[in-house]
Amino acid sequence: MIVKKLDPLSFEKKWQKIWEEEGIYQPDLAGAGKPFYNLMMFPYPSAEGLHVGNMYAFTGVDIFGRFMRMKGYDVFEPIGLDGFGIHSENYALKIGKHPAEQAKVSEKNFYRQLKSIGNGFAWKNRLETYDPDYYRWTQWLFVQMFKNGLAYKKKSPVNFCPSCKTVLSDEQVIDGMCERCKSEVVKKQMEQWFFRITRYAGKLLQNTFKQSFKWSDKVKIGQRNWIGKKEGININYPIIAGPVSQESQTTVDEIICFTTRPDTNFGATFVVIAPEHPFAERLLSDNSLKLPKLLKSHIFDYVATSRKKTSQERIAEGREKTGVFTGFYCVNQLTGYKMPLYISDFVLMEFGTGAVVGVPGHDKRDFEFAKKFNLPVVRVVIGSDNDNSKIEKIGQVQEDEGKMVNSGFLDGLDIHKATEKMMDFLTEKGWGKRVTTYRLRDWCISRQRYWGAPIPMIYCQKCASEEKSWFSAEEAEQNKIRNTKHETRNKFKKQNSNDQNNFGFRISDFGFPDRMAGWFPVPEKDLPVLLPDLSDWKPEGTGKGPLAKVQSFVTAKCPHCGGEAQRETDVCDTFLDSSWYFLRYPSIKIQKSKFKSQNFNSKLKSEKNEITNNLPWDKEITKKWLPVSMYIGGAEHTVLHLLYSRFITMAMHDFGFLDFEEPYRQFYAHGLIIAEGAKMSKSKGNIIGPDTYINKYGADALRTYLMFLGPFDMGGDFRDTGILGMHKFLKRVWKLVGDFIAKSDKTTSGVAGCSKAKAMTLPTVKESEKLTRFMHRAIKEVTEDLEKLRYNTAIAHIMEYVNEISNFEFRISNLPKEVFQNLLLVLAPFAPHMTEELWFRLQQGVKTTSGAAGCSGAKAMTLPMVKKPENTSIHLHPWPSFDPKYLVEDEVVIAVQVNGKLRETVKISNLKSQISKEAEKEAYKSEKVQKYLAGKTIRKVIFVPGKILNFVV
RNA sequence: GCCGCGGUGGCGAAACUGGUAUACGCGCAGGACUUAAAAUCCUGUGGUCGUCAAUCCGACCGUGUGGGUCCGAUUCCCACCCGCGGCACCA
Repeated sequence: MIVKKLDPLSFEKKWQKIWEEEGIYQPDLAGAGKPFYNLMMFPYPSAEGLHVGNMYAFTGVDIFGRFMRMKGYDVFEPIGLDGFGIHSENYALKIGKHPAEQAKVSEKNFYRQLKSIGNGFAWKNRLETYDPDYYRWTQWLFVQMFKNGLAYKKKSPVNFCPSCKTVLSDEQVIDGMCERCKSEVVKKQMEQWFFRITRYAGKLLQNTFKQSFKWSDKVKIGQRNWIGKKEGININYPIIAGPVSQESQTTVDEIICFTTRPDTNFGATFVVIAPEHPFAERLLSDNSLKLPKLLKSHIFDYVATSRKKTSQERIAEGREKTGVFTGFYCVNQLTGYKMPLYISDFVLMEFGTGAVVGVPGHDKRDFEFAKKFNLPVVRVVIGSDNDNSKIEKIGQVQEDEGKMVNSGFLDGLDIHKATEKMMDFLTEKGWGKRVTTYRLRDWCISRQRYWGAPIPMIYCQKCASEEKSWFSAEEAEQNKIRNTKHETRNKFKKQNSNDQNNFGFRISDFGFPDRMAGWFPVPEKDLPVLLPDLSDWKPEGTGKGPLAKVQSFVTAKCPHCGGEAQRETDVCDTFLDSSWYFLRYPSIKIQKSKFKSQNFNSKLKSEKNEITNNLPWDKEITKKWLPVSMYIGGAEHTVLHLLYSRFITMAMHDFGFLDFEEPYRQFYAHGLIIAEGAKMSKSKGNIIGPDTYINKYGADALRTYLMFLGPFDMGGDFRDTGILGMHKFLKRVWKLVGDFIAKSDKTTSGVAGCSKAKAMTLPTVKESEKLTRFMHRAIKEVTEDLEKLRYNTAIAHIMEYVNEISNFEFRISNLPKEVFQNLLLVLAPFAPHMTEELWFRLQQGVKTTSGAAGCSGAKAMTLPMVKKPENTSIHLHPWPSFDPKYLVEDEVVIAVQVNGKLRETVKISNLKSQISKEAEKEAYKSEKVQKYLAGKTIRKVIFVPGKILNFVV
């Protein structure tokens, strides 16, 4: 085979095959001495296949893996597909294909593409989340969560699209409208399963401050903000019927308000509760409150309309405040002031206690509300502008730092000291209790959909009516105590809470689940609960998932009493599938599936199977490989996915299944590749697939180009002009190394027949030394850049090195072999195929027909196809080291400045450059320096050894 | 509004702890080779001005804007403008 120039297609597939056959990227999982778990976020397989954005991420991960492998680590770089879930189902919906069928098509296409990019994947350990051998363990995980009191079911509002008749996730709701059909999304109350992630809020936050937690600040801050810890106080306000008459002074109830600013409490003039607040409900249901009929109907109307409001309507209203007076007052025990009690939908039941104390002088929303309802505004803080006038306009509302006024014992204090003092005071009096709240909500795990792991729970009506629970009474009590720790809302749980009221919700919706009577987990030996093959799998929006229609699926034996019971028909959120996959990868063993003949699930199966203990992971292997050494993924997942997988790992640790509580030693967020200034997306139609580029320039050129685009954590804009440039660079390397191989072959004359041939001269000693120094510096710089994932500058340094070698144009055959070996070695992570091909030829001393490849009209170099002997891959070769002695230059250039302005550079010996006097002496010799110093007095000389000499005149 | 990231030539971008701004590449211009083109190679390439020209010489200006600290600032501090991403009536 004769190859005139670089033709990647002629060898890329070949090497991919050889690598896989020889298993050079398949570490010995049980016996590895220096394990390094190099993990990338697995993709969900869209039908369009990989786009260059995916490839950018995977290549960046792979380069790091290859680098670590060459540094001597046993690198484990697994790959899989996150193919279960709403994304995949929606796509199947769109093209009208069954999700399982589509999954197989996508899988094939994805794996083909993933192979074509030349990553060092451990293919034997791949996994798919829709594989029954995988999701049986996802279900197992659910069961563990339930048994440990971390999974519960309660009614909760969900996004619902009346047109698509489906429940939507928050991400699918854009500005209150359905992502797909653009119709208004409404909130609907539905029974949902939750994971109690809030119980771990404190620990999830706390761990981010640990020294061992080596994530970038950016991501750490993202996690912390999402958890959203707030220290504040819950203040009690007794409710009375009226401010005037003696009789009406009796306390009928109390309202608890959460606030982070109790310092402003002397300025509180009203209290507002959410329409869903239990007291609002009591106003309507409790006749003993003796509410006038008219008022009651006003309240009813307000509560009912605000409950019906769509998010669209809320947005349309903007900040315009609405509300209704309840007829009741709250007593501010601090001042005795009787604050009117209102209901308004700007107060959210989900946050804090669902009740707010209004301080209109120091909160814009409160001010807006006060203006609307003509409530008094009191100033209690003076800001840095010393304005102490009456607050009459929204612009005057003082929300910033300042000093207290009109606040009794707080006067004169700054707001932070006042806050502390007030909290102490209220606590002491028993009027308030310090609390910590979190923004984090419990994780809604259930989906009324088809394409997911069925939630492995069974509900028995009979057991439920007999109050039988999986939990013992003590356990349930324990759970309750633990649950109340971070929550305050259960305060409102009342005895009669199970009575339905006019609005179709129960007070207990905001309280805590009981013992989950009647609910039992599917026994572990019966897992997986296989997803039935359904032709009628489309979502209907009845509030139940498609599985509910399948009688044979729904009917089950009660694990407790053995009677007829019903299976849960919701499936798990995709985030659960992806929350633990990294724990599974290293423990996958190749076996025959036992689900082979059972049903259509066997179609989804590959030949692997679970290991034979009763855990989804092998203890020894997990000990060796986890936590993950390096995790690289997109910034869009830095909040939810990372938080969920941290939570699951922490929980598994606490249940005794793992010995570590944080899953990832290091996390790195890569940037995003955009196209034409916008994120690549189907709707924008700007998806760029890698296939055409790989077929034209090869995977190496695309990989290297993508990495050269800019810093890896910044992403960039894809342009196809750039890839041509990278192709040219690789061609230069190909030619350079090819020339060396050809010309150093003594059997042919390297310059024969070359029109431009110059006399063969040997490089001078000085030139050789210079090149050697350059080589060591290049190795040093590439090494350091790779350690920090600075791929763009690493490539720049390789280019500089290539330029330096190119200077020897006609004498390259006289250069030492290591010059080229090291070039290939440092380039290998970026361009694995080409370097492997050249490495192979270089090691073999491949015979060539003509060495004149460097000349115009050159005759070809022959590249015979010979099977590579084992374990001589460049990718298993040790990374080159550099010798610091070559990094020291004999002569250095010193910049001479006058008053900080560069005027001259002088070249002096390295030794002299370290000494100020010597450098000065040298500088004075320069005419230019003399010119600038003429007639001036030198006041000061600043000297930075080896760098700068600055005269201050 | 809050949080995070960014703003440097025609373009993608370098500059690591304050120390010669624009490395490396793309593009562009000119040249070599060629009948010609492609490919390849070489050279140049921040701006303005130096009362004609100047590839060789010199001056000044230049890292979003305006200030500050310093012998010296892309880098540190203060105030602001613009772009991107996330959250948002969060008490």
